Amino acid sequence: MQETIARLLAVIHRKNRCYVNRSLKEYHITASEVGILLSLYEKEGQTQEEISSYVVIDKAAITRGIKNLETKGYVYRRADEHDRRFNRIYLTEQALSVKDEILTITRSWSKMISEIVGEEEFAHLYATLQTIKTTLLKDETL
Amino acid sequence: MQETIARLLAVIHRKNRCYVNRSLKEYHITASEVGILLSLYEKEGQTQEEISSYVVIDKAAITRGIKNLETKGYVYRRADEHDRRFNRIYLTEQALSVKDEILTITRSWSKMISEIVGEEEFAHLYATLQTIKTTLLKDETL
DNA sequence: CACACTTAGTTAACATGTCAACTATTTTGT
DNA sequence: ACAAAATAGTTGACATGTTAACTAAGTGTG
Repeated sequence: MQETIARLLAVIHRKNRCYVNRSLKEYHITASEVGILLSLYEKEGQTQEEISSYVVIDKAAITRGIKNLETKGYVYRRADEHDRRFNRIYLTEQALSVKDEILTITRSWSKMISEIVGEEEFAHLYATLQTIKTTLLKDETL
Repeated sequence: MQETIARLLAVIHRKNRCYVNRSLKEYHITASEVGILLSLYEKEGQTQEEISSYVVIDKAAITRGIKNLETKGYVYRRADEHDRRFNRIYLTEQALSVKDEILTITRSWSKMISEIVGEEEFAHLYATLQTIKTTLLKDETL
């Protein structure tokens, strides 16, 4: 009954979450909120559904994440003019001011992994995980 | 701002958890409880600390997991005779009766991943993740 | 022996995620 | 145009995990 791949992934994932939470504590930004912010740095004005798809997290969690980010002053929402079902989410100045910090933290984690396994292996791992993710998301039964 | 390794890991991990939760719903066993049970199938009579180390999950979560498993009739605890600080955890008949089912589910997930990336790549991935996990756990600053 | 230290486990507060049921709004099909 | 279906978002219930503060029990040493 050896360690499974699933458990290895879980452990690494949790370590990452702790790392990010600890690193961004002073900004009151949590690991889950980082995902949302990265999505918005990529493209502002996304709807919650779009963000949900991007980060592959349930829309209910996105609703709460956005609410928290709004409370903390990092984002604001505007109803879409043409379709009022959509909430379009925008970044505040405050969010832009921590962008570098957030990118630094996320990159430093990748760097850490890269240093552990080597650059070549890192690229390989990335590709493999991408394949797995894409395939899993295509599978309707999951 | 491409997808990070961290996010890929997170997505795959969450998909796995959903899969396990759904698959074992009829037994009222959750993904987190599976970890504890696997640990006990491996070696019964472990203390909660030992289980915590094995699955690399905080002891607080183990306390609750054991409590739930006990309520559902899968495990029972006995204080260690020589040191009453230790709770030693044992499996019930009911836990043994679902062992095959649980192993089947965990293996089927590994099999799914293996089929996605190929056997050779699977072994490679496993080794890489193991290296990362081991290194991360050694790092005191995490 | 007594007091300080360590260790196992518990608890509360908080952070995350999923699922399912619900509301509000828009689209579609007749 | 209108009822039905689809879509975006919200909410509540539950599942998980971490952190920190706490209790209980054992160790060790002056």
